[in-house]
Amino acid sequence: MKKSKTTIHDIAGALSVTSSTVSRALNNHPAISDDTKRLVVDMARRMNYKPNRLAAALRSGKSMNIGVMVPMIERSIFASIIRGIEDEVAKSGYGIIMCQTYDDLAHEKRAFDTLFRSQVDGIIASATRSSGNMELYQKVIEDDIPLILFDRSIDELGVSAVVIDDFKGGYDATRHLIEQGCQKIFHFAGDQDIKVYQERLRGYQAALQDAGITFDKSWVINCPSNIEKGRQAAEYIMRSGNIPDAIFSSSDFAALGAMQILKGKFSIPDDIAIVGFANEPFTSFVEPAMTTVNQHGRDMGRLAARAFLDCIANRKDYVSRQIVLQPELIVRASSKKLK
Amino acid sequence: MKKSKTTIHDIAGALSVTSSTVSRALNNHPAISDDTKRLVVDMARRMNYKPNRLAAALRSGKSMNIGVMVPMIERSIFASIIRGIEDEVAKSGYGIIMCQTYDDLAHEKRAFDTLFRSQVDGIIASATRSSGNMELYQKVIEDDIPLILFDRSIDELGVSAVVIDDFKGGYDATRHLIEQGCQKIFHFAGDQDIKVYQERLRGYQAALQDAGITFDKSWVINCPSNIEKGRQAAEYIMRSGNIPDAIFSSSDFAALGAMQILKGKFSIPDDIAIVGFANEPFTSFVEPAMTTVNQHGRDMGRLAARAFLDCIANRKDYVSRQIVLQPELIVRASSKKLK
DNA sequence: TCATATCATGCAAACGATTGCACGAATTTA
DNA sequence: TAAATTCGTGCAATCGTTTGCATGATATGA
Repeated sequence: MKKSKTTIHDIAGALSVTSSTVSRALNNHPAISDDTKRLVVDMARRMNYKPNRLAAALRSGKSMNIGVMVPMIERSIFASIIRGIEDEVAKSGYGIIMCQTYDDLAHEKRAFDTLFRSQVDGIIASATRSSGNMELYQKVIEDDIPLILFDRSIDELGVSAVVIDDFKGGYDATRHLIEQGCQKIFHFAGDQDIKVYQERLRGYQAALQDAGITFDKSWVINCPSNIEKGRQAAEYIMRSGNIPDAIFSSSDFAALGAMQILKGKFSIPDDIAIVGFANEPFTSFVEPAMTTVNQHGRDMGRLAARAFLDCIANRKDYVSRQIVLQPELIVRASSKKLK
Repeated sequence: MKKSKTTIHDIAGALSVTSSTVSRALNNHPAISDDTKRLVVDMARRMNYKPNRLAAALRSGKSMNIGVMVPMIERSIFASIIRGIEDEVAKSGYGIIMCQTYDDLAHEKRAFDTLFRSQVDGIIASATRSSGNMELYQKVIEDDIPLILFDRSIDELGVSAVVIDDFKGGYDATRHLIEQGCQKIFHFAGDQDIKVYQERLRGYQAALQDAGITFDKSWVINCPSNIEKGRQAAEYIMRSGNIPDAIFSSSDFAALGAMQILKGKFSIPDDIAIVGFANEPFTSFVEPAMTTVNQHGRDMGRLAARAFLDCIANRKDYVSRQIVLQPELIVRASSKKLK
């Protein structure tokens, strides 16, 4: 009972048939009679048979595992996406191998390596920065293994992607602030190497323009997505004396940091309204509760997984597609001016 | 250049040697001359050779993948642990396959299945509830695949585990509240099927007892680890009219929920001091900042991974061990009575 | 100089499943 | 009733590596 893993040959022996028959029976192959199938399945259970995926994978060329790469799992949006992928993939028989890139090229490279070596049947990934890693993705494509991108896509690759309309997200958020009566709206811009942040910035600018607000360069502050940087940005603003009546941050974390600092001197939202981006869980319970943009992570994951499944199903004539989800502005206290 | 994956045979052909030689050269086998090794490695690179792990795994019986099971990745403690495991495992050549159990038996079962089928060389897991899943873990042990538990261990299994001293965590937290002058300290107890919560409760009780505070059953309120349940618990308290001067919650989430409700009627910490557990990131920026207990997730992950590596290295005479980490009380505003 | 040890490599059998092809038996068609 | 189908299985090759054993070529020692 120790290590004697039972194989299909053992089953075959016990039943006086061939391993071919056992294999086919187990895989519900049409050419096997129902009686035989029953027998085999039964015996398999009785012998506590566990298929060896490796062998099957080696022979069939399909590992039945799919690689999922995200920047980092503790970001709620990515946790949601993974959840969505799991949902969708659950009954397809595929397993998931998760890797984190930590927004870092070296990690990303290693993650790809892990996935390659595991012979995953496909990769669902969110790219890190859009420069420097192109060739990594190129290689995936060259190797002809299905690739689906989500959240952070790379258009040049021409692969299927499911993303949200970051432009609209930025636009709506800014528009909302304008409707609240704000006129001098600053923007915390994220890393401009990353497309989603570019788009949010563009949306912001467009909304200002459409409202006839002349846009000042000093209004855009570069600010990575973390609390500390948000604080620093806010301190910078206070020092500069150039005070806005609203801030639209491309990230909840930065928005939070700013809010912490600004709360000391200003009333939020009355002096300064704040809107974040991503709908991190904490946005609902900080004070004041933060207006933000929901990205529908779970749906994104589901759709990405479905795209992958589709791609696998119609390998030959699969044509890649872009799925763009509409973001949803969630208005909370941090941006509601009483006026 | 399409799908013609290069194999060791291709390399062998190009070099007029055998695939055996190539294999050994690539694996740095001592019986191969340095010259040959150089040649082979070179050619491998030139031919863009990517080893097929599946084949290697099948033959050698080692998949070089290790399974990691956590309740859910968005809990910061688990994200940290995973990070720790990745740190430690990085240069060992092992890859990581992550699975989530969502604290649910069905998911847990499926996760095990995925891992088994992927032929992982070992499993590092945090058990869900300690009832009902015993046999799952038994099976792992029977199959003789290395198993390391973390955070939520199952003593009866007798496998290596790295946990924190939850008793001490509970004790210190309660003791701290007592030192702040609190006398009527309630406890939000987590699911008592889970050992860590039992221990926190025990620590709480012991601290009260040691301080000569007579403990009342009504002080312990059952409260799962989420915000909503924390709110409900707080509402229950307010309705009951039986008001404590402090709450030690076995979870940050529940503590947060309670704080949200209680803030309306009471001053925190002056009327009611609050201490949570886990050092979730939000504890540092809610208001008032929440006192909590840090669990050293990253270290926990590192140690668990190291235990696994040890176990693999000395397979025959490996003796399982318990590693108990000391938790660290982080005192913040929510429990500092000015007095 | 011959026997022995050391080196570097080749041979071929695994690992555990999948799968194209062949084949005999049972059934249908003409 | 002979020929043509259909059905259920078996045979054996294959997937890409690893690895125990054999082998021929050097090197070492007496």
